[in-house]
Amino acid sequence: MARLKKLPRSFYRRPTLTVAKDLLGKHLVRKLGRSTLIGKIIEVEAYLGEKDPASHAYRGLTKRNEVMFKEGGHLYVYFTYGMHYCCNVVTEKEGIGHAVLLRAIEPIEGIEMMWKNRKFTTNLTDETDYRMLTNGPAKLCQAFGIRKNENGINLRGNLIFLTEGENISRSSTRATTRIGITVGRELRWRFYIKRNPFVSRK
DNA sequence: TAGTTGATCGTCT
DNA sequence: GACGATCAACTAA
Repeated sequence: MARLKKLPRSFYRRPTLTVAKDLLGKHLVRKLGRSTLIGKIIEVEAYLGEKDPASHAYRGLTKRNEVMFKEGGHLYVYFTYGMHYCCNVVTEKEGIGHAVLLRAIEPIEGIEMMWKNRKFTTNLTDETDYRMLTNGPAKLCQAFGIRKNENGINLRGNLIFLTEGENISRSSTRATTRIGITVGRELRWRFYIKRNPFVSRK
């Protein structure tokens, strides 16, 4: 049952790039009404606050990014493009605006509910490309029912938390440049599990 | 397979 | 007033 153990506070209070790599393979657990949704983290991106021109926290504390400056182990949810939410795991100690964006997840439990949350109207068949469920940051937020309400949630609580999941060796992961940003393009702060079909892009 | 675009609104300039 | 840590639908080839 060790795999079900919640990650300790100390896990999040380490250097952000280390936490980002270690997040791969961990399980994201979301309690939603009577359902429990679980997914394995496949792909992440690190955003290093003041050191990182692409980070929301690059220019310091604002009302929007205040959760990023909390103590490691909180959830930072932001709204973008007028219609999408993305969620981040806050790292480091209080006062440091670092976070790790969750970009892709492999569904493990509660898959029916995830399809419902994604508002899929068409019938699911054997032909359905099941990867579209959670292979992007806004998709996984929608599937897990994470929205503005969940911004600032403590990951040591019982609503949303992370568990040990699977051990992923460093040799089976890969570091590349981040997706969808214009500044800080050259930094290789995106990490994913090699050969996993849920990786959002090549 | 690659490239383009519309949707839609909170946040910061 | 402009734009974005996105997605899905569409077009062209």
